[in-house]
Amino acid sequence: MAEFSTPIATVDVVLLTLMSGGLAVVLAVRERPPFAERLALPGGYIHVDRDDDTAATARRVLAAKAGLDAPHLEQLYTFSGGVRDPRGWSLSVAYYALVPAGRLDRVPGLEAVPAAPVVVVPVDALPQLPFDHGAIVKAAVDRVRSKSAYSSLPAFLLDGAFTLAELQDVYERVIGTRLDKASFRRKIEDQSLITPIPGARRGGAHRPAQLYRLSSPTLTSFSRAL
Amino acid sequence: MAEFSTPIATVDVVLLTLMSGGLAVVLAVRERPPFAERLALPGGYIHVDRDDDTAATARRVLAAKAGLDAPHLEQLYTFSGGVRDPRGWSLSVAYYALVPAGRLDRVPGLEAVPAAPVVVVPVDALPQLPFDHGAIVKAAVDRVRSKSAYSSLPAFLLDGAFTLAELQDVYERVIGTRLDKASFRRKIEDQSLITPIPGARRGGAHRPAQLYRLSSPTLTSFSRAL
DNA sequence: TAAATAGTGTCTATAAGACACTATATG
DNA sequence: CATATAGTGTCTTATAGACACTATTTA
Repeated sequence: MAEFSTPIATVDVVLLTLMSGGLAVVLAVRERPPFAERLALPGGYIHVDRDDDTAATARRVLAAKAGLDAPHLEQLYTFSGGVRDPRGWSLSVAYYALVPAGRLDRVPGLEAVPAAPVVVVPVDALPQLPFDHGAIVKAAVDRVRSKSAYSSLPAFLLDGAFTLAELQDVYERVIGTRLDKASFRRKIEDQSLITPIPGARRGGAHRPAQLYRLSSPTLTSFSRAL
Repeated sequence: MAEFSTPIATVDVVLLTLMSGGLAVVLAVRERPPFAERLALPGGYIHVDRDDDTAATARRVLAAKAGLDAPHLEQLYTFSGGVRDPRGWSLSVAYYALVPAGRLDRVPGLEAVPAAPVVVVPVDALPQLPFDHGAIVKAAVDRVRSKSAYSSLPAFLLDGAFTLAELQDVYERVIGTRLDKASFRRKIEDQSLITPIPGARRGGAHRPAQLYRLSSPTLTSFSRAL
């Protein structure tokens, strides 16, 4: 065992979703000091008797604060040091998670109600956050934007079935640039990233669109940029 | 403060260098239980009174075990759980570091002398390692290989001045494939990754080669693959 | 048949791979 | 001048971007 004092060990989660404008992060009102009542990333201590590993801590935090059960979750980076937390030398293993907007709406008590336990804030209009949570959110957004250029990551912001136009729109909102329709479709289809759902189509007063699902339920990378 | 027990918090470092065959990792003989006398990654407890953050822990470990002062160092991943260390629930923030082979030769007591404190082992011929250190080395090698396809990372395995042929050779040994000379030179020069050292040339019984150095002392990424 | 969105064909620009060529040093 | 390595020119191939075109639905 360690004969000297050990860092405070926590896990923080950057839960991202897509709002009209673009990426948004879910923040929780802190129930305890330090920074009680302030908005911050959902997080918590690692419980060595309950959590198999830090990913389990992250899933437990997400279940408790946002009622989510299995969003796409990846480890981001471990932030550490003596000055980031007023309680002392601390270490936070940060994770990011992506969830379709629809799954958040079904969580009770959501949206920007004053004093609600949880709010969704666009990442380009973040308030000042306690600890180094501002830097953690920025790191998560940078990571998601860069991985989006060459992987299926943005698809985890959509529910099971989607049209190619919807998928392109999600990519565009995540990375913040417009993409050419023909190039996007070639790319996505050549990589067999998605599979058409036979017979499933979505329409309006126009030609109906084929519905697709991800070919693999897990993250898939492809070779070149979009 | 935490009212419950807290994980063991350590830092482990995957120190990589280039041997004739390819990438090699520096392993240290463990001085203490568990696994005393066994080869493992150099590592140590986080000292909250001495280390500013986990990167400082990693630098302290490298200085103590390999006498290195400022190699290229990046955080890799945080490994955690109740079963990876017989002492109990533990969390290891893993880093990887790259160092030119020449700087290791100057460290006293190195090379594969039996019972030496430190040995260099090719990553493709690793012995069984204690804890989950085998998985940590594999993760580091994967990360270095994939970043090498689009960044200046392999250059940190070379000392200050090098020829383009030497640089290409390092890239080839790291990623394990042959590269076309003309394409490689176009790529590296177009990205302004390196700067010629005026007047500096290296020769033999043939046309001498221009010597270069990295344009930026820090890691630089470029847009497309090699 | 107008409107709207789905989906395709094709030209161009860029960059990587292949590979042969020229350049310049030593012995 | 033979040899060895440095360094370049250029053809081919793959692919992203631009953009116009065709297809299919409802009202």
